[in-house]
Amino acid sequence: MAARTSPPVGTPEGLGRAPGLRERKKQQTRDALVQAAHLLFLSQGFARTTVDEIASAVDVSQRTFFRYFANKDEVALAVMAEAEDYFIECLRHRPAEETPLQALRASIVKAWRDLGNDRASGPGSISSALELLRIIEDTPALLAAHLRRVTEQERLVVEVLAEREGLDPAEDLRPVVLAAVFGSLVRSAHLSWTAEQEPAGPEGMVAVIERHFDQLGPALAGHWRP
Amino acid sequence: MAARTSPPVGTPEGLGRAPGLRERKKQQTRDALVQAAHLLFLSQGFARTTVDEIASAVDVSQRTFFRYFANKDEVALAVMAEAEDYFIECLRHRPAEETPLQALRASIVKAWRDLGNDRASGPGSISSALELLRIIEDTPALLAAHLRRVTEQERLVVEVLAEREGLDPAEDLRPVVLAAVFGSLVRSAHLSWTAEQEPAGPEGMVAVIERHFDQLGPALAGHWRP
DNA sequence: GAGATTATGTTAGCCTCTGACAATCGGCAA
DNA sequence: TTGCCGATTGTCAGAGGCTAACATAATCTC
Repeated sequence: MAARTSPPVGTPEGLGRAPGLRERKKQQTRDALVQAAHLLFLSQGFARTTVDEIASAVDVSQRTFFRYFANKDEVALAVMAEAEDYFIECLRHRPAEETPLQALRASIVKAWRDLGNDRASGPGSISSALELLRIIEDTPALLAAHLRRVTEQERLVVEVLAEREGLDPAEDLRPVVLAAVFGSLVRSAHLSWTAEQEPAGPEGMVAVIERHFDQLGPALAGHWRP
Repeated sequence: MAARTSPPVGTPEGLGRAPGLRERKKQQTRDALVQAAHLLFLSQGFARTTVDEIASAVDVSQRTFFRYFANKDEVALAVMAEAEDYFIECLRHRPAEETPLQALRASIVKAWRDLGNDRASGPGSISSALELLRIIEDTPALLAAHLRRVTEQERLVVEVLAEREGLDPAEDLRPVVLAAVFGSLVRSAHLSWTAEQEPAGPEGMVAVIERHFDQLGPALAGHWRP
């Protein structure tokens, strides 16, 4: 959550003064590590890539790698983490008239679309994120770490939702429940997208997500059989 | 998913002939490992317990430990895994008249209640499971592994649901969506139970779960503000 | 009881991750 | 510029998770 490649679209982060050489170098190293790691993961898989390889691809010591990332998982999840942060930002700016569920749906769709438009390629790009998502889904260790991250993000969603509606999340279970439902909906959309031959790219993902949302009502409806 | 302490309540598993000495010994070793691990985790925490400690507490080599459990996580999640299997069994036996959502709710409540009644204490007991749940929730590595297991269990739920209703899960998204919603509901119930001073024991857990289910409708309802 | 299976122990080693200390680099002021 | 201070990095050493390979010992089957 510390330093990021480039400020997510729409976030006012260009305020701080010029960062200074030291900061810039750190950012460079971090970016280089992420990119090198992704290339290696993509070509050889996550498990068969050692931290030493990543570090020496960027010409830093292994020790330095671990000063940037707490563990090997983190470097793989870095891009996704950024996307998730942007989603939260979107949610914060949804108009108050929207239903909580509507706001969530609109935010996630907007997040994927914006990231798709603004950063079509390059490191930290949307396509990297999507490629990574594939790797994550079929690397047990990564999937586990990712799921944990997601549930932490859910806690944030609860806060935003509660504040939006002026509720105390400790008293009212609705934000908690809705956040949980939303999270699982998105995840099962990811799963579909990864598994099936969905149209690739952010638009494909958006389509899958919309389809899942549309099934929420029917799924909860009484009986399924006609 | 291989060998289990004792057949979960209600499962017809006493069919296979007498297991033979070899099998029995394996079972003993496995149980002993689980129990030793739990005691150590409870007293010193998960991270500060080494596999060597667990192994030598049972007087086997480290290598043998890893032949029973793929990794340190697995021995911690063993009891929970058993409970989850039993839940699936319950779901399979729900009457067809019930709504899918009703069936899920009834199954999870029944699962906790039965396990609470039948195995009040001892290794693999319900209280062990609940104690473990606490440890899981605040040990990041374990939580991650647990979440991954849960999502795999969700896949099973999808199958059972689809079969129950005679649907093809590849075509119809409703089972997938409902399983996801259900999973997240249960998880956020676990979270509440762990975090707050809910009445301990299985009955407390059941109460929390029911409360969460009751909020599903309201959470999805249009606007929350009156 | 002999031979085939299977579980266990031993050893050696890779890899992830951390602590400790020394060397180096950037920021800043005299 | 120079020199100091704090931050970043490298090096070294080591604990701990996990696996391959081979040897040994136990159980099972006939």
